[in-house]
Amino acid sequence: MPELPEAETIARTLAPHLEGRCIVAALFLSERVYRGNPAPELAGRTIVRVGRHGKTVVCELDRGCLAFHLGMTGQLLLGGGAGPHTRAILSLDDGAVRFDDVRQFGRLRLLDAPPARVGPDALALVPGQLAGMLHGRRGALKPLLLNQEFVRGIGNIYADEILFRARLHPRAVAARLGAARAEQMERAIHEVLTEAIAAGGSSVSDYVDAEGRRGSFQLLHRVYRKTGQPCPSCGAAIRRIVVAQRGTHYCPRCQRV
DNA sequence: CTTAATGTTCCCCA
DNA sequence: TTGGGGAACATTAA
Repeated sequence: MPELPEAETIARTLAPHLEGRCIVAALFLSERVYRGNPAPELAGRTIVRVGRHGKTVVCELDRGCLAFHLGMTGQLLLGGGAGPHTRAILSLDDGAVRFDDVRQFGRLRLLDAPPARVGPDALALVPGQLAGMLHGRRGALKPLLLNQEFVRGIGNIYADEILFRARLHPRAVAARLGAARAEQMERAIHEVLTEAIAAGGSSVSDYVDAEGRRGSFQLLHRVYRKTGQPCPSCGAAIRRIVVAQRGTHYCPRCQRV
């Protein structure tokens, strides 16, 4: 569920309810989602700031830092009541948050400091930066966009939407993009992610923000899961292939190798 | 019953 | 060394 726009929307809807609050009690209900025991003592710590790094929702505490990676079906929800898929609950001096995750691909970690950035955040790319990053890259564009050590925050939905916007084929060889096409891709990354955040993310199956509201960017998807439907730009049928083991949707006429 | 699903990681091979 | 394929993880829905 959560790529950068969803993580950003969750962080924004969480922040006003969590920042400045003190953790009264913490409950860890899954040893898959929280690994390691004994469970850390969180009671008494204050949540200073709520933000995001790539796809990870980060709560900075007065001591340490909670990092929530939502996997495929993770949700961070305001309010305490435990449901069948609740994996952790933080009770606060005012209110509560819980981490629900059906498939348990999500992870909750307690770090000493905010996560070290391995690659640049997709929204922090500065103009011209991408061309340099593509230099010498042997592989295809789509696997590269999905590689969080290359850029952080892009997942399967937005990779397809970005490549369509930039009119680039998912299997195009990264190193062979000229500076102009690299800049096209850079613009597409910025535009698609910014528009998706403005729409509150994409609710394609599970995703809801911290208040339980669905996003609306799925209504603006141009190719993702649009197999067989006409390309909004040229009318050709959208095609589905598999790249990097992920369903990949593109327009065979607009996006050439 | 089979397939696919918003993700990551680890092993294997080219 | 780089990178892609495949499997694995766990669960639901079509």
